[in-house]
Amino acid sequence: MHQDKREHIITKAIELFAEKGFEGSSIRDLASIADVNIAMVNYYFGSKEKLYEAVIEKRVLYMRDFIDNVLSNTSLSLIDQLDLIIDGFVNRFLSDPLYHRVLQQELLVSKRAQMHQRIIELIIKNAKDVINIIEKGIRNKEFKKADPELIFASILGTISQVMLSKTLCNCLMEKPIEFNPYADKKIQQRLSAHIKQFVHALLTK
Amino acid sequence: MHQDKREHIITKAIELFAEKGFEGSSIRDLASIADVNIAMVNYYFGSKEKLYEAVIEKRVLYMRDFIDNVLSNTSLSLIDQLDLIIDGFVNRFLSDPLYHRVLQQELLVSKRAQMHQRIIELIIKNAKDVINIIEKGIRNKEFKKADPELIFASILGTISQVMLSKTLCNCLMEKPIEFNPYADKKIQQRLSAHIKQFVHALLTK
DNA sequence: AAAAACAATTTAAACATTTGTTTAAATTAA
DNA sequence: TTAATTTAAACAAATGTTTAAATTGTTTTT
Repeated sequence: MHQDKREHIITKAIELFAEKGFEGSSIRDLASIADVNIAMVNYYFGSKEKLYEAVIEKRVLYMRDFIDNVLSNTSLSLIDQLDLIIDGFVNRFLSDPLYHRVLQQELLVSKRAQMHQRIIELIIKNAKDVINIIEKGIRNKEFKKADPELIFASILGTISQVMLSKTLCNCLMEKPIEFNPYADKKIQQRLSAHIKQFVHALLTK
Repeated sequence: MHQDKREHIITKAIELFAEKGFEGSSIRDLASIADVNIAMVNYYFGSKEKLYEAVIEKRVLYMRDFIDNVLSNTSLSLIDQLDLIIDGFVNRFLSDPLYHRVLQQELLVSKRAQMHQRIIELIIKNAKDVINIIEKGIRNKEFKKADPELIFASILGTISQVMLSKTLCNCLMEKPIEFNPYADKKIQQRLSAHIKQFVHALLTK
């Protein structure tokens, strides 16, 4: 019961932070949409900032186990590993657009240096894995020469660009404004296919 | 003199908003770093929100005339047009990272629907131009089949990803933390080359 | 099983700060 | 003298947080 209420507040907090940003969200707004007393946030989390940390931590390790899984499968070719990782990235990001939005906001404002650093370290770890695969392929002559760090930036950047603004995404894709592109399987498939396409075009001979 | 002071406040406001976000910046902070009285913001701009609009408007048309220029040069091949536009994008974004950061923040939080819409319209206009060039090339059989909308997303997304966090960028590029990657000509060149490389790999036969 | 005691949760009210903004007087420029 | 600018002080509203009492849930005692 205690945990349930904690989780409920976190869930509503993600929604609010994603829409208004951390500084733009008030405890009173949160209490209102979560339908709890304003003192409950401090009761359960200690402070607004601690709640924010709980929000971030909730899913921060979500991506890791997946990549570790791919890497440990030694029967896969390098390009198959990349394809799997791209599918995984697209899938996991699109499955939780609100959380991704909160992370992006945190990287874009530097009010909490410590949390900033925490998120960066996680991204870097993912990046290094992708870069390693690409570099290995280039050394092998299996891949063409390319810029591994910036290929990673393109993979992540393409996804983030699509997720930056629902309205922008719908305008670009000629969808109605109220359409939710991130929940759409076709869009997800299309995004995944496009990223794999340019990675293939860049690397495979 | 009046204009000078206005401009000075805007310049300092961009710095502050880029670092702390709009909601995270206070008039008192701004007055302090701009070295003016706290009443001056309201005197010159009317309100904090109006100041913010002035900040956004200041360079909002910066990209347009450049693209129009490229498009009006009929002697250029389609792929040369794309290359020029990519160079222009990279150059203009990296030349003003603080402004770009403010724009990104505004797209990421939806507190001011009207300004949101204004920025999206500008991006869409740029996007349509790029997409048109790609579609024309595909119809011509000059280009391979590809996803024009998502190629635009990859171009813009790659740049934005690099500019998302200085620390993240330096970590990825193996530069010291205090290094300023956006002012570095080599990084700019490298980013530009990478984007052109994957656009070429996707489109040219 | 009922009562009492205790701890955990919830509440409304109050707290001290900080916020954007306004005011009215003082200063400078025209 | 008039208008434009600058200033310090004050304003009301909103903010995160705390408090102390009320309620609910759980455990212990009878």
